[in-house]
Amino acid sequence: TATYGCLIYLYSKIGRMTNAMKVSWEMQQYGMKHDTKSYSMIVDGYARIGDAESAIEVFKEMLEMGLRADIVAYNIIVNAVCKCGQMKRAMELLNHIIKEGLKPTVATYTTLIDGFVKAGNLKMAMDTLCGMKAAGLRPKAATFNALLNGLAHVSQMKAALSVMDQMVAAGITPNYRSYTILIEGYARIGEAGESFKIFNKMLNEGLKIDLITYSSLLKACCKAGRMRSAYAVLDAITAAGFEKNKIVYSTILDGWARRGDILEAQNVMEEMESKGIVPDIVCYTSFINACCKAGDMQRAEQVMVELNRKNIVANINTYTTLIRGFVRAGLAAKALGCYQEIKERGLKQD
RNA sequence: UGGCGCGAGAGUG
Repeated sequence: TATYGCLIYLYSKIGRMTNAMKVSWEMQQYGMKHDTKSYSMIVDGYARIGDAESAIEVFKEMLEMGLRADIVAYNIIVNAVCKCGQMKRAMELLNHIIKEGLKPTVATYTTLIDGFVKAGNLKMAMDTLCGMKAAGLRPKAATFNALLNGLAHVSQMKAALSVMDQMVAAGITPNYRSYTILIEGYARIGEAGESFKIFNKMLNEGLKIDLITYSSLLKACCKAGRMRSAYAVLDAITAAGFEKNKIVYSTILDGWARRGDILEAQNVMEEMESKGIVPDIVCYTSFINACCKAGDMQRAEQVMVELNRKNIVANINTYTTLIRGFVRAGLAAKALGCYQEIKERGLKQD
């Protein structure tokens, strides 16, 4: 069962649920039964691809087979429910877990805190942290990181720093993700200097630095229009042995786009394609933004044609970018045309 | 090492 479990684990982790279910079926053909762990992995796999209904279905099947859900299985379900923003349901699950005589773990509470953060309810996130302490559990770095992330995403860097102080006061050492969150937070408000300070601190303390840390630092440069520094970060990425991925290219593309530099943006597009990275709608929207900022609306329209040819679907952000461009260029009729297209295609904000 | 929780990309404001 453990051997099949490994396979199910691997497929579930990457969201290949068809394959995972095939292994599950085969395993049962050979007379082996699922246990709580193998079921949990499948439940988690469905949750990862956003299919909460299937996740819950498999969870129920597990109970029907006479297996008892343990705390990890419940945590997976709580996470699935949180990811859909159903926080009320998530809290009901917490009560249910306790009623079943199971003890929620740090992961349970961290999942809930992250859920509240993503739902934009920082107050409940804080309350949940208190609730967890009241239950006698010690928060871990991940717990505080969820909160830090919430504050960073609403640009409350003062509050984020104070949470980090609380964290240290509680005897929890911030990890490289904690710092990465702060780097990203300062990046979004254009304070590249602060981002670099934190990055240097990470270097001094010998903390792990991964591609996400670098790309957050890159974002800091690009949002602040410091493209020279941005290219220095790109060099550092390569020097550290990382391959630049689509997000890295997309970030640099955004940097040139907000400066209206079509030529440089095009260079980036060509470079990524030469590396076998296929630009997606986010990249193209940035490129269109570059055209808009440069006032070259003809070029922007050409890109839209190219999107069509490549079967890449423009989304609401793409159209909003275009509309802004047309309005700035004084082409009101074109802007209205885009607006019509949005309506016809039934596009809405996400 | 068979299962769970936290971090990076586009438009408007």
